[in-house]
Amino acid sequence: MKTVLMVAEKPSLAQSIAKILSQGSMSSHKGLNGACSVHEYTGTFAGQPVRFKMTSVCGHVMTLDFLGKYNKWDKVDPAELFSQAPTEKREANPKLNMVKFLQVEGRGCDYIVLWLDCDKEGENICFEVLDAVLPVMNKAHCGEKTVFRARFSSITDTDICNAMARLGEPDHNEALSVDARQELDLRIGCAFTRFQTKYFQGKYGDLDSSLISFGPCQTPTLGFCVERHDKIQSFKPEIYWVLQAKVNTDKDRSLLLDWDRVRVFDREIAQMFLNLTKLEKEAQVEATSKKEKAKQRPLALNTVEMLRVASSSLGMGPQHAMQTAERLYTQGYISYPRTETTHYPENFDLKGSLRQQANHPYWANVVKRLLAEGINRPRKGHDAGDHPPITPMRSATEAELGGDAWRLYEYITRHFIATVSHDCKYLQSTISFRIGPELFTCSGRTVISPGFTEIMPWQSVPLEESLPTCQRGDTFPVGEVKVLEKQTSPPDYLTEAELITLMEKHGIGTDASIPVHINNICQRNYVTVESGRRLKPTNLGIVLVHGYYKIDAELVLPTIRSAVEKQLNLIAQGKADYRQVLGHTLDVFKRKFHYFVDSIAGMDELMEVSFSPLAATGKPLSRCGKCHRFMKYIQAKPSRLHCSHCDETYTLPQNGTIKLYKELRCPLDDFELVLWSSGSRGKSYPLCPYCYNHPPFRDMKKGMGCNECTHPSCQHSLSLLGIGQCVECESGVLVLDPTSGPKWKVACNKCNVVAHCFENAHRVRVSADTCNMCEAALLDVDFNKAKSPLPGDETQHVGCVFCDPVFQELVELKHAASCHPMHRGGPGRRQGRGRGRARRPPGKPNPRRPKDKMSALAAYFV
DNA sequence: GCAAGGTC
Repeated sequence: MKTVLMVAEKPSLAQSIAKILSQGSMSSHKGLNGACSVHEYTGTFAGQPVRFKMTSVCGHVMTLDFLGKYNKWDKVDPAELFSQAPTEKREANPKLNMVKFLQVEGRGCDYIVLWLDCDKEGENICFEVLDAVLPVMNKAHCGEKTVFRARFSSITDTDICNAMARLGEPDHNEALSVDARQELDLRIGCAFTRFQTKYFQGKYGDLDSSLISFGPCQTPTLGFCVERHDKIQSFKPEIYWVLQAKVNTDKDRSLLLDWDRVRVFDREIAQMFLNLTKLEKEAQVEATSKKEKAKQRPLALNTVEMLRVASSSLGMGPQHAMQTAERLYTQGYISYPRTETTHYPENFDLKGSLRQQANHPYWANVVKRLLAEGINRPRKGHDAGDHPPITPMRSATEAELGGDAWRLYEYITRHFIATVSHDCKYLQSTISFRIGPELFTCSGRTVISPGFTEIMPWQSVPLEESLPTCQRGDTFPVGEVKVLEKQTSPPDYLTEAELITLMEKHGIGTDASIPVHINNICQRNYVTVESGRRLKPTNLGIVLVHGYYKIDAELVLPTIRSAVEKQLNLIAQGKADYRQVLGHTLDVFKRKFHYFVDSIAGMDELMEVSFSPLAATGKPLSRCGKCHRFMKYIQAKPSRLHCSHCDETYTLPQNGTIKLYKELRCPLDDFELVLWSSGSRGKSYPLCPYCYNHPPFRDMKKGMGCNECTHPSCQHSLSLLGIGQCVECESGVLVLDPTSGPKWKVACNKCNVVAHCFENAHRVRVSADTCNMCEAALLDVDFNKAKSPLPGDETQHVGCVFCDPVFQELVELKHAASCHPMHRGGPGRRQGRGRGRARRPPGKPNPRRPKDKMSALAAYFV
């Protein structure tokens, strides 16, 4: 029997589609990467019985990057990134082993059906899948077609079955347009980012951003925030005057009237109108009207709207909201949360979804009534052909979900119920009055039927006192007429919700990437999130955008993306040649880049106002080995040392504190050593600022401290302080931290393993002798008489931390407290290995016998 | 160390 391989874009879709096509009779198992599943069933294909294997990828299989040597910032001129620097496709997520997985599943298959999302990215992934799978599939017989594309616009039985019945071919042009986009984004983004970062970081010491990035989406996003800032700055308040009148409708009731002219900007004119009205005793009713109006129930929920509400009403940032939604989705509480669609599919079981909520403690009443009286047909929304709108999939309580997950779920559910509720109907009554020659109006709203606002009470029409019943010609005594002086007020900073709307409107990013771009400009310290989730640009953000405006406004305008996208669409439609468009667009941006580099002084003038030059920043810390003057320690990210005399900058390890290390010097270059520490619960090591940037030995790399230095005789080096191979990681060596006493530590120089040992010992040294059993270096430990934990009043002991029974009682293995990404996973990652004493049960062999010190060192540098 | 786009 022949086999048909079918591939969807994500695991959830593979499952849904397989369920539909197999009518529920499939068998499933996890693939080798643990992320994707394979669903198998039998059926017919091209008129023959076949075995179907439905699986998926996880988004893009491949990603584009420069060849390794072009990723060295110091060695490559960013201008080379436009054409010379070659790119290569790499696996997007090496941990997923997607190519291998596809090949294992695809080996020996006869046909392939591509079920990737029906957009350009999906078309591109089709070819990524084919590149991986075609070489291992069975060869076609004499020109038989083996590659098919399924095109579907929703995940419904009819749509999926129709797609299966009318298979087509993948569209190469659409895929090519994505290849072009990837290459453009990479080359342009990286060239500008590297140039800006190097240029400004080499000049200013208080930029407080380790990366000054540029991108066709993030830069216009920042541009919106700064545009609002500029409006606020240039705002000039204007004084205006308003006539306000009160009429008495009853003994003790009065009505406030709005002036039909709204306001005037001339005090004398306002005074004139006041004079014309203030002596009038009566207000005459000119007209009354009553109109029934409706407030529409919401459209079905899509991602962008969910993010807007999460930000503006729930106070949750887009990134956080998306993570929360994804968790709710994988736990089965809501449907797939990434969709542009606001229209329910025709066969969507609205009543079924509603019934699930019929016993919910918070909204059972509303739901039961809707079910009994009949639901309202949802409004016609937009069908983007991706996924159904976001809806609850089962009932959940506050106690079950808790916190933000509950708040988001509650919103999604209330929104869903609202979409099948009735519109809110209210009566708008207006009374028009004449006082002297001037007209005034008073209007009020009374609810006829609350409709959906019952489930979304924050949308409800506010309760107002009802207007008096009256008719044309009636008069009321005038209570008071006065002039109010007011001022126009500036707009406020852009809210996140407004920014999302602007991005959506200008096509900046996609539903999935909008949160990422907003997060980016926060992380790069271009904007800060203020109360009410308003985005306030920082000095850096403002200077960047003003600089672009000065040099080349197109770099920051939202049109930068849409203009390129127009070109890309020509490729997708087969109207333009991929190579030509790519070459032409790169050429345009290359020119822009060179012009930008030549004009950078224009942006620099703005930088100078806000930031201080390197030489004027930081405080003196340690001496330069070349001129023996003090270098200044610049704490702002990226933290570094700067010698203003030699005009040299030395980068330092990040995310920790830097102190002078007892004025000790490196024997190689005479620079004073500094001590890096990640905090009291973490680890610390000395480093030479020069060696850290210019590795002294061939077997060392940039960014190594003394605990990784192979100097044969320096007292701070790995050679003298190293003990033996790390108990957890492959390549690390445990090194004594000579500064850690009296709570002594031995820490791995690669991973975050730390052994706390010999508390209160007053001296710990690494001996030249090694252990007979494991060949690790012995430690020579001295205790004070009063505090010695050693048996029999001893104060000194020499032994092996791994094998010596006396020491094993005094050593405790831990993980350094650290937020560094390298150390993610931390404690508890490995069962039975992470915490507790570094002690093996008696009689059992050491599971990872430490190698002798020199072979550990040798292995370390391979 | 960089972009933006998929998704886990």
